[in-house]
Amino acid sequence: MAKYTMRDVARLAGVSIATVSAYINGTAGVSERLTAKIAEAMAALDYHPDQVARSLKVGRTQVIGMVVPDVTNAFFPEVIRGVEDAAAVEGYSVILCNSNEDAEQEKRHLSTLFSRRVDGVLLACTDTAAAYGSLIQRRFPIVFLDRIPQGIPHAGVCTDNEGAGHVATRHLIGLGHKRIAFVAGNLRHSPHAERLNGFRKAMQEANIAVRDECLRMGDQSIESGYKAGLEMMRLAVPPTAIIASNNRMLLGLMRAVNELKIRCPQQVSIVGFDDFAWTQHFTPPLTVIAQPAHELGRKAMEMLLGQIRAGEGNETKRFENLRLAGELRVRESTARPPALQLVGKTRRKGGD
Amino acid sequence: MAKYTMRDVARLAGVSIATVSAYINGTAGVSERLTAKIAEAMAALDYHPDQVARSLKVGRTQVIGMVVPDVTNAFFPEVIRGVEDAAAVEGYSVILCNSNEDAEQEKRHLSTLFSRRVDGVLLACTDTAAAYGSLIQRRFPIVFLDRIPQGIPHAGVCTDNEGAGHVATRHLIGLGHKRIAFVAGNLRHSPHAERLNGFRKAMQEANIAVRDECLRMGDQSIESGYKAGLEMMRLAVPPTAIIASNNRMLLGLMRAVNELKIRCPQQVSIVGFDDFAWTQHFTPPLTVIAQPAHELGRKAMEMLLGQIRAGEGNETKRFENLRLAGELRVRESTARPPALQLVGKTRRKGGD
DNA sequence: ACAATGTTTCGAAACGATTCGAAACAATTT
DNA sequence: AAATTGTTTCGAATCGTTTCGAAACATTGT
Repeated sequence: MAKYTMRDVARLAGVSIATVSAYINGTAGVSERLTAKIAEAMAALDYHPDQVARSLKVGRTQVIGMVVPDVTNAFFPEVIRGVEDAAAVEGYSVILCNSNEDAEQEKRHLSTLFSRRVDGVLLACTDTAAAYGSLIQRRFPIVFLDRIPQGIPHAGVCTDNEGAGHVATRHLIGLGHKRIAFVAGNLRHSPHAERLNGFRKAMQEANIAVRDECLRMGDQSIESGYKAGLEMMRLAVPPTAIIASNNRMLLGLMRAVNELKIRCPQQVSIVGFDDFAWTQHFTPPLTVIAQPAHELGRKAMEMLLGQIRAGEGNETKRFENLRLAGELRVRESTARPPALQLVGKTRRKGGD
Repeated sequence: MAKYTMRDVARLAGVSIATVSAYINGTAGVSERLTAKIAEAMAALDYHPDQVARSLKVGRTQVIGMVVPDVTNAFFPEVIRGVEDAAAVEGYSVILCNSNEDAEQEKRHLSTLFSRRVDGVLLACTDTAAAYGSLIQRRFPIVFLDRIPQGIPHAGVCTDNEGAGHVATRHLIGLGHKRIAFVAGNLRHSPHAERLNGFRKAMQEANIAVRDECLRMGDQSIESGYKAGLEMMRLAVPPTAIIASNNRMLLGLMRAVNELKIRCPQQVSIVGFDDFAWTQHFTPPLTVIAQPAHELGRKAMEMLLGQIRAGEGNETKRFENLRLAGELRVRESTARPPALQLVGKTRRKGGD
């Protein structure tokens, strides 16, 4: 890298360094004569301004940090795309960090991000603790994404998880299911707690009791979905429908069902969360709640930019919380429960 | 963010700013008395050194850029994990960029990365052109990842794609297949070109002619895999086995096969590339070549660190090329071809 | 022709660290 | 007690920008 500085450009163009700066940033009028000279000099040297020097001076880096528990969870890459798309518009770059579901690592990452003077942080947090309170008090721009912390004022954007849980449940109830099970992820993570709430609410509204043995707490892993599926489908009276609170547990659940040679959806209906390429090519194609992952990322970044730009003042906006609707995509993993399927068939035969 | 500078720490500790720096970086002996005072002052102010100022002075940012065509392709998140793991060890952060398979965007990203004075770049390139030549000549630390450019000296790490294509093909040949098809991705991307080479070589070694209609050039999309699958399985004499050169086309291929009600592996064997959680839970569980994605990322980062550290001198190391072996994971989407299955069964009946 | 006004242009001081070489001090040898 | 050596400490310059205020210049109205 041939490294030229503004000084070199100035010298070559025969102007002062201040003028070059003014030209580049358009901060002051520069005569046509000098404009031409400077442009020429810059081209000749293939000069590119040093952003780190600039950052030091202006106190902004045009970089934000994004920390997620695990990029390897297909939900996050889509979010990242959204974030980048919104970031690119404003000339922002993003430093990506994996916290690996570990509060300690998360803290370390945040700390190095601050040292690097990022202008803000997007955080899918692992920690429920109010470890974030001090950040927010210091008015550091931060917006929470997907996972929302409890008990502190904050800005955040996530799927309307309660609504999504509710919709999924209503879909099953609408099909005639009563023995509906729910395989939750770690309830300390807001999405899973809220999806469970939505489930509970829908069940209550329909006056269906939630049986204890139809509630399983997993840990978001394939393995835990598998175990939950195995256990539940071996019950004396197994559920006729199961909701898996994330895509990994869904996968585990499907494996359990397949292994037990239980037919889906004939014997058990299943709905999961997240929609990826493979979910619709699965056998059977899976009914899921799709999260607006890309949009989630875009909105979060836009909110963060808002905070970054915010002079003082707009306190109201600072703690905005956005919840985007999930979308139920009905495919072939859900159907009427076994008992009703016959009724359904008879009816159709008679009716149509 | 209460922002304190080294000057504040120095003042509070009653020492010079140079001494604080010496203490922090351990560059010179600092007496116990002052050490204590400085540590105390730093703690009192919750001081964290400003990395951007530091970067400006020392000419290193401890940040690298990574540009991939699309994080949304599940292969890359795993690579990213590998990169981050290796980066973290040395205190490096990574700025992630999506080129979106677009040479223009890639160029823009590279350009902003340089402006930000990243210490090096990891690049899964879209462009086959020698647009990278000048970078390399300028000795800018760069290592290519997965996709390797042609015709210029470079450092790179990727899967041994030719070997992988060869292994996949040999697996099918070993099962007795002769009419083997290959659905390639964009051949301008080295992995696909090389996988195809491996396929050709294996076929040649086995003295099996590659039929034209059994070679399809896709574009890495699900759609193209689907189309290729449809077309080939509708041939008068369809192939008895198909290799899909990436995970997306594999998915499309499976859809085509399902739609045509062709049974896999009974009527057609299929092997794909990349191994994710869903591949083994597919119906049938898919035989694939797994790429050592995490390792790929780790090694690439380590090579990059090597280049960054390299004083002048070690020219040999500069253009090192690493090829890591893929691993064939035989599952249930491959079996003996239809004709032989009967023979197989009869034999078994008689023999066992 | 001169003052008043509005543009361009520039010199110099930051931003917050590192680093060089000299100054200050202590310990040792003569 | 002076000279020598080695260790701490510090002042000041520097990295490559931005930005403030003043200087230089051109333009206009009187």
